[in-house]
Amino acid sequence: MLTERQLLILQTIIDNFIDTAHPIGSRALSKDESIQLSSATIRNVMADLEDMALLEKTHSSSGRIPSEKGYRYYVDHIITPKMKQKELNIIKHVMQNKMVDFEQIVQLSADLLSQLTNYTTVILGPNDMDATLKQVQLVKISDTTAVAILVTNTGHVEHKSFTVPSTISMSELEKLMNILNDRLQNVPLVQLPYTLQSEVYALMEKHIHNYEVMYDYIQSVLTYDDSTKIYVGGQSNILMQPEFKDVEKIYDFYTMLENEQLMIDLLSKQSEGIQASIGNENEHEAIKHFSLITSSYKLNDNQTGKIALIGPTRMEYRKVFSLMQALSDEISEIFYPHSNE
Amino acid sequence: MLTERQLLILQTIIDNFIDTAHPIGSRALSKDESIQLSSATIRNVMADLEDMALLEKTHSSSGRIPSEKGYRYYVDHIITPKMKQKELNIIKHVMQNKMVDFEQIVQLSADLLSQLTNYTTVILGPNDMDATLKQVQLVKISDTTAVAILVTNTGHVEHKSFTVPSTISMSELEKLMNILNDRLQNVPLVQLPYTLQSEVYALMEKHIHNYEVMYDYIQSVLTYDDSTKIYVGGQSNILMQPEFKDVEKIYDFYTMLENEQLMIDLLSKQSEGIQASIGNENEHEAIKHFSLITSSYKLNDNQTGKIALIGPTRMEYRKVFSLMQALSDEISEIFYPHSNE
DNA sequence: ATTAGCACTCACATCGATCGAGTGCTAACA
DNA sequence: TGTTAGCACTCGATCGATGTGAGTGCTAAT
Repeated sequence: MLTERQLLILQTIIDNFIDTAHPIGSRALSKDESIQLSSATIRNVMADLEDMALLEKTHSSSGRIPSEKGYRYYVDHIITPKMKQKELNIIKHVMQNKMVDFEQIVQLSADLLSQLTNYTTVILGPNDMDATLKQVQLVKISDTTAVAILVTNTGHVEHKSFTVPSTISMSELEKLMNILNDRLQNVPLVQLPYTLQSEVYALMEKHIHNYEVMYDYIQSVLTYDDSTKIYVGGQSNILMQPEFKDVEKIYDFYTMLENEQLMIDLLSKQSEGIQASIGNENEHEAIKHFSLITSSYKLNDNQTGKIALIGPTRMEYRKVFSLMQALSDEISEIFYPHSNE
Repeated sequence: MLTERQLLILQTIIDNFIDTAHPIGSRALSKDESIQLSSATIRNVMADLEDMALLEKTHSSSGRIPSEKGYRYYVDHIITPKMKQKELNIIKHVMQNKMVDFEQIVQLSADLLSQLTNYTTVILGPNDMDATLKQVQLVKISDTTAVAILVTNTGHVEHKSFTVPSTISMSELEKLMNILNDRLQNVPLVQLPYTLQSEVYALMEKHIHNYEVMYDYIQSVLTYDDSTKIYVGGQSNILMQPEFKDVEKIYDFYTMLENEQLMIDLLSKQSEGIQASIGNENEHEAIKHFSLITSSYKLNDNQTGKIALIGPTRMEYRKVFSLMQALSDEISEIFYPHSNE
């Protein structure tokens, strides 16, 4: 357990360092009005904090910077969410423009959050695993191509085009569609291939002319590839952070961001609620030099998505926490009103 | 008109500079086996070329680098497409994996092209201006929300969710859908709002209960917002180029890329066929320090899209031209077979 | 017309000196 | 015993001097 004094100095150092990105020295601290101690005393405290691995030096005679453990302590024990009314108002105001389109809202949120923080925002769309099929629509576009459209009970629309043998007639396609709708409605997406085989195959055999070919097509269309989508906002904003002054870091960062699968993995693994993973606490190699803050939003009882902010470990945790909380609430409120009352 | 000798030297300088990114001096050139001249003679030729504004110096005693005008001359008069069989094979091979989904193909192409060149690829989806409506589908998701799905004759699927007054019954929605399909089929997307008013409004008034509210909703759903989509590939690749060694340039570059509207403008304005805009030849301020190479692909008789490559003005024009040609052909071939035979 | 020779330019790298912010330690002090 | 003043020391950053090398333009000889 830390003493009051240690706590005060640790907090002040971290606050200052987050602000300036420069190591903090004892002399500078002694001038802080909230600390009425000589620089020598402060040095002693600093040495103690360094022994506890909460602070570090960049070289033997430099000022102190927080270690990752220091940030962790800061996040867990020190900070209290500091709501800046002004920014909250911006969020409320922007989100109030009634929009209904999910993609639009999410993209706007990503851009907004990024703009308010100067970090990069990544939003993970809802995972539709529990969604069930509401309707199938088959539309013939030309002699040889057709589009299959799946609508889920969550309002999500998925579509795939496929080639259709010219021997299949329009009416046959319609017949097929009826069978599918009849048998597959309310079936969870993940179960579609199985139900297709157990319930639909026999029917197709009976009623559809070219059933073998068609079955193959339909099966591939209905095989739900995990289509969780990712929305990125403010990729360039983060370049303003001084830690991105050399190209290598930038390269690493963008390579990571481009790896969609990695990002999906990363975000889905985080538990719900606001959570911070600082530097090496992160599992994946690529993100070990950054901090990842995630929060979650709710679309309905089954569907949740994630909002994430990626930035340097020297991050304005205080501000970020409150902003993300506000934004997640706002998004949830739009799609799933009054859930958190 | 340039003399043979001037041509040779100009070409060699540009080729070398594209390769190394370092200014080229007369001594280095005199050692090139294809140039049998002393360095002094070469210096004279260089001075001439500089007078013609085809070459530049970075400082008074530096070697020469191509000016933008020099690149333009190089592109227009010197280079002949140099097909590297190996890379062409890669393209053919990758594109052969039969995929049908447009988005997938396009994204893959963008990544591929970027990987082969180390520049950033931007692909503009087809502009659907001439597309006509094939089918409308209204699906009720919950008490208060519904999804409208539009399918075009080109196989493009667009969907929007909207709130529906709880007073509207399921059957009413179906009635409405039938009216819409009856009256709007084969109407060009851009004309939808007009046809809606002239043909559908009266019918709705007659047959639909809450026609006023519904008309507003339907109108907003059918108002086609230019949804031309953009696919970006290899954002991080370009960081390998030595001209991106300072953060400011990187920042400018990514800010430009993030501005989707700008990119759409930029690409749509380019005429069809392969085309290069070098540095200041570009209209928009943001891209004046880069070169933009565009090519076009064909989805059908009416729909074309654009492929673009953005990189430093020092770009491997030769390689890029042939690769882009090959890739556009390949994409066109997938969607619109045998059009260019 | 071409080339050798030469004086000159300028970016770039290296080196040393200096500066200053910072530390740890010790001894004096309340 | 906890706090502070003082001091020697460390190390990054900055600056100027200096040398080097790749390059040029010009002139005179071939």
